[in-house]
Amino acid sequence: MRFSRLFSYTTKEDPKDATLPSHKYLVKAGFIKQIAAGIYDFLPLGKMTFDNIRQIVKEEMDSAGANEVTAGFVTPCELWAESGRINKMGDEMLRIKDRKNQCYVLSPTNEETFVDMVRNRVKSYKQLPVNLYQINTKFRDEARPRFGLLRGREFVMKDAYSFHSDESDLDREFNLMEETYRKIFTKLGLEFRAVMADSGAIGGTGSKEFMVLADSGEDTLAVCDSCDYAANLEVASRKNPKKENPVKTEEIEQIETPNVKTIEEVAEFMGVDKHFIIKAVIKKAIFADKEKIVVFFVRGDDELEETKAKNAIFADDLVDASEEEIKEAGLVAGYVGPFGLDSKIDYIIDDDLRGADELVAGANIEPYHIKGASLKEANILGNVTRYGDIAAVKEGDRCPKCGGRLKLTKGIEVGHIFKLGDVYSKPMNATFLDEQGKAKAFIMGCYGIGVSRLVAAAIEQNHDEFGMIWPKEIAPFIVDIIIGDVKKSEQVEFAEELYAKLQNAGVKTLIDDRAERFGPKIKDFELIGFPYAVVIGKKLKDGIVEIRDRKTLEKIEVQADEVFSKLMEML
RNA sequence: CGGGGUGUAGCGCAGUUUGGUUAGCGCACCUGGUUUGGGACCAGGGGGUCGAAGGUUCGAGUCCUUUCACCCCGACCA
Repeated sequence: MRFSRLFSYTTKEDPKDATLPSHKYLVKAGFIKQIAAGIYDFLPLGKMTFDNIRQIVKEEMDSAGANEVTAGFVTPCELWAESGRINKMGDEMLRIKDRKNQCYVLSPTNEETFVDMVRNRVKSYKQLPVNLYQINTKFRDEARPRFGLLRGREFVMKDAYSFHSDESDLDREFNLMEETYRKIFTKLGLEFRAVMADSGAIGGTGSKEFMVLADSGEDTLAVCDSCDYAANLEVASRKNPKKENPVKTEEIEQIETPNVKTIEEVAEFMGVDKHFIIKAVIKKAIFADKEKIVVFFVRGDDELEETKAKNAIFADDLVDASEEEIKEAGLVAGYVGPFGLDSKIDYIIDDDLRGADELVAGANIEPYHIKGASLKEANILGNVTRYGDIAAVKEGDRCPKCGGRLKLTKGIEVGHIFKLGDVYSKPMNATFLDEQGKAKAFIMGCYGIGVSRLVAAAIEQNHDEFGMIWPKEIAPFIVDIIIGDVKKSEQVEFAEELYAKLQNAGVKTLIDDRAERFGPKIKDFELIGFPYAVVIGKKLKDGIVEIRDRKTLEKIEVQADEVFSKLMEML
């Protein structure tokens, strides 16, 4: 491609709306253009990069035996009523009406579509397994789209759906997909982790997320420094050794603590480490058929992990309880503790507090706290002691698998694989005949990759102050031939010759033949981040040209007649 | 959804407080010339429903009302 013919416009100034590097550079380098909140046009360079990623995803899915299809982007509401998600998913699903006033949904995901595609076609266990996928547009009407391509409303996802006769075959496919995903992200040249994850709104049992490691990631991961344990903070657990409280109390005391409510205030007032104080986090749990106030008790130096807490009580959602609701439930804000708590109040104590003693907690009476309390005996709370893993893992906590140190790191979710079981096939009445000739709902798995998100994720992981640095596998062009002065015919001739040679060798090459000076050309090279540039400039008359490595910013002078072979070596 | 902010040329902005001829600047763009290894210089030039609608006024980018769009923070720790 000739730069002079490339529909590409870079700007000198940063776009004002972009905060993250990927967003800033994608706009500045003319890869994308925003057309509405969370909706972007892909310009040629963006499209090329996207297509390169798409191609790698496709190749690996195909070689894993999956079949590519394309489902309609606009789907009838009835399909979503069948699975019950039309009510569950709420405003994220953008609904539209056609001229006949029929209700349609812009697909936010496609489980229903694929169940419908397979049911009544696959009739026997002999036809299983089946794995279908598409690389297609999705629309989720996010409350607050942001970060450019990382959290758009319209995006492209590779979504695959597999159908099996039993759980063990699903397990096999799930492992195959995990392996396939590892190949894909490795091929893309990205540093990533596969982590245990929450199943979220899609439902189902086992699930793993694939995270591209980057500081700007929205997800936090707990990764063990000495084994392969890795989990999203939403499900991460730990196994910390017990610590002794150096402060000993003869017997349980109730201490007057006026205006001492926060953990910091209590720690200071009592002269005790926050670790030995029980913190009460009061939430309103929302279930399909009811709402109720629930108290979560964690150590004072821990934080409640809401997703874990929500899962521990099987709630649909957890929201903050208002002061009024807290009072109504009979709780004394600032003085809530597990000891002497009204028996009608639901509560859960974090696992880390099991068997702990010498604890400080609210006395459930204003203005008192108790000191020297123990959770050693089960009956101290009456006969019901409910424990659960509800605290957020902290940096330095011990790995539940090997006892190693857990580190927290940020990641961008670019893939997610689920075991769905029959949560969609059953309500949608999608069955096959098993070996006994009995109708059975398909056992399903589903597997997603955020293809357009990967464009941005790759940049978040690979950039510097000058611009993007593309991994070779997905760069729009591998080599950028910069002609120093297009008025010098010997430079142009040499460049054209090299361009032809590289193209014949199958190297994606851009020739910067624009009538620009050297400055803008090299700046564009650095901004767009092609892996290599060949500068053909004034030293050509001495038989020398220069190769630039975008990643290292290294300049290598080479003999002009050796530049082609040198490049072929480097690529 | 709650809170805050911003809409003026393709991009980045000034002008709005205190209403007053033809609405400015930088970048980008066009023409000519000089330049040519790190976003050149000189001269000339083109480009605007001032987000939209309504209102006040002799007069509105500026004041009032309504509305739309976009951005940021939050929707986590009693």
